[in-house]
Amino acid sequence: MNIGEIAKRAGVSRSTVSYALTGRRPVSEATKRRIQTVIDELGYRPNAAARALKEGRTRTIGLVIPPAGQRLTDMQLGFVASVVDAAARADLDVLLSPSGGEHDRSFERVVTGKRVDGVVLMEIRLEDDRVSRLLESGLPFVGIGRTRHPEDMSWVDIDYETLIGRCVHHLADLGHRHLALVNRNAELVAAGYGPGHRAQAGFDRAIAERGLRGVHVCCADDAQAGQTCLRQLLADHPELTAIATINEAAVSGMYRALAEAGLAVPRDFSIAGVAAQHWAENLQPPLTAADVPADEMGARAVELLIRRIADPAIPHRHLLIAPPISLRGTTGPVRSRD
Amino acid sequence: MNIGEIAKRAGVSRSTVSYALTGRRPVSEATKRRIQTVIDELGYRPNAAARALKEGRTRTIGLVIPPAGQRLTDMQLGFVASVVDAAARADLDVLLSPSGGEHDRSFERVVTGKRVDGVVLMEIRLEDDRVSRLLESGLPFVGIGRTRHPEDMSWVDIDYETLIGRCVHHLADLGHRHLALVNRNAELVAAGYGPGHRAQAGFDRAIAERGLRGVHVCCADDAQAGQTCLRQLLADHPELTAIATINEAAVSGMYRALAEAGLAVPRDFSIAGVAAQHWAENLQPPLTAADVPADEMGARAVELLIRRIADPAIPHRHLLIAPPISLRGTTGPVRSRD
DNA sequence: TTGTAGGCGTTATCAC
DNA sequence: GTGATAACGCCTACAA
Repeated sequence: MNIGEIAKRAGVSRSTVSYALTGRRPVSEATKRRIQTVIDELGYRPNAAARALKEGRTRTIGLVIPPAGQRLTDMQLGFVASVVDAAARADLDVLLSPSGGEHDRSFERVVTGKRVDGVVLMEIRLEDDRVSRLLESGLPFVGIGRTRHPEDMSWVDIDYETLIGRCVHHLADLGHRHLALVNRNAELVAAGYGPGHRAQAGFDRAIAERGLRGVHVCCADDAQAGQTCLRQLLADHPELTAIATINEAAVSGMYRALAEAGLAVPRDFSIAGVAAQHWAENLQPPLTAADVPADEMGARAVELLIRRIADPAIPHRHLLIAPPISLRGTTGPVRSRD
Repeated sequence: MNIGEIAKRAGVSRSTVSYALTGRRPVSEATKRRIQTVIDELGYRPNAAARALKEGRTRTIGLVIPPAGQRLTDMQLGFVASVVDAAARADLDVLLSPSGGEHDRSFERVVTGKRVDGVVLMEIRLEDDRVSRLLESGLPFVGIGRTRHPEDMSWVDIDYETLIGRCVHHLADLGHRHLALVNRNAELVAAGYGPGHRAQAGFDRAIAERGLRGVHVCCADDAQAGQTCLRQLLADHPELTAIATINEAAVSGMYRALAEAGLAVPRDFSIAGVAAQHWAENLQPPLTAADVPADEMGARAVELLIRRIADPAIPHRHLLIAPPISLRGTTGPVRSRD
């Protein structure tokens, strides 16, 4: 079923059908109605490929996510959901590309095959090949996250440095002197994962500013690892009284390790972090954390991207988000242990 | 950058470039090399829209997921990941469509705009408009899940009826006489969500077969709700000693309610269910459950879809999966309480 | 082994 | 207010 067939049956030309649909030129009410009747009858829809070919745009955006093998954190899932949602509201389709490995055909197709009008890129590293590829391709894109030198791209990001700094200050205010930062998994951090490095920087700076003692440690992104990790940490550093973390998936394991060690939260030990709101609230006990507004970030990223697609020449926009810390009761005044 | 430009610079005709790329006709080594050089130089890639228009296929599949607003369970996320992964392995792109509401433009676009060669449909209801739409559209599709009368579609599904039946028998074997089924959220079940109804049927049948007493209850899909729900359940039915569930997201809350009531698992109370393996393992304590092989199911669905796209006339295939129950220690012999 | 030409379904330019 | 027609970029008979 194509536009020619509709035109024939409605007794008009193809262009008239086209204009009746797009409204880009006046068409008389009578013919418009006649055309619509035929369309409804035959269930005609414009062919997306033909339209894309002619118009030079696909009404589709690409969403580049971490490879499917490694499972998404709740926060990442939140980004995906909100991007898809925001795109749907703007009548844009979303093409998913799991990418990150080297030999990445999916990513190449998306970037290079004119399959999408623009790209939202997740899980950006400090040095990121995909960013370079996108920059040289000229395809509009927006990062959820940013590289080390992010001036020449548009992005939305969480200010992990500031937020972890705030966590440290908050804990310091409560009298804690020996803190640990529990980071994301070691491979990610070693690969230059921005949030990992920035959280570390924020931690170190705040620790120095307040004259505290701090250690950092990487931890795989699941509860099991959180348990093992904190067990080890408590053994190695019995003087610890508080933790700051960006590893939401590991927190419930940390709780278990603390319970195991006979430490009550927040009476004997405090935890604060950065996490998706939904996740922080659903932990037991609910985690005192800076609630990352994943919904808003995804929507903003899509918004920025749409503008950029409309006019690739506009200056880049940067949105650094530092939500306030929601106190939920996992932090309290220090209490000496013996 | 189009094929004509490449042809011009390589000093050959467009068709030669095309044939050099597709290999559908012999091209001399020399010209092939010359063409490749130009291509590498200019970074040429065939325009996907033009190719789709000419070939009548898009090399893209649609993945219809529950609307983004409601958050995905771990199991659903597993399906998405495995579908995307399997598609990428077959060099297929995935177009995501959040759908389920009525006024669903995204779904309509996918089904009707020739944007995809086929569709994987998730979260199918017993009566499902989307299935009817797809059937009448003639677009190849495969369900992860199935309708009430699923003979005329291809699908991969979990045999909730059998699995929950097995859970009940397992619990009965351990001496439990009073069981409850904790289902997914009430709206979903009321809307005819297949797994919910089939789990209930399996529960009722097994209960009857073993001459037990059983109640069922719906519960929203989060830990908080699980806690409230079980608290209520224990109050209303103090004689309960075990639970079977398909609501993985609520289990950790159920644990909390049990602890609250001074009931130890599995000493005083048993729980068994159906859940994503990753989720069951990460609960504390790890849940005795039929481990849903989400990876395999997504891969199978894509496999079926690819075959169906290649030849829409082949008979439908149905894959009903009933993984064994992994004993992880949340079920034990009944112990009378007083 | 290579070139020429037509058409996939749309939109847009030109003419009436 | 409407119709014919030329692109968009690719693939593939058909010719040479």
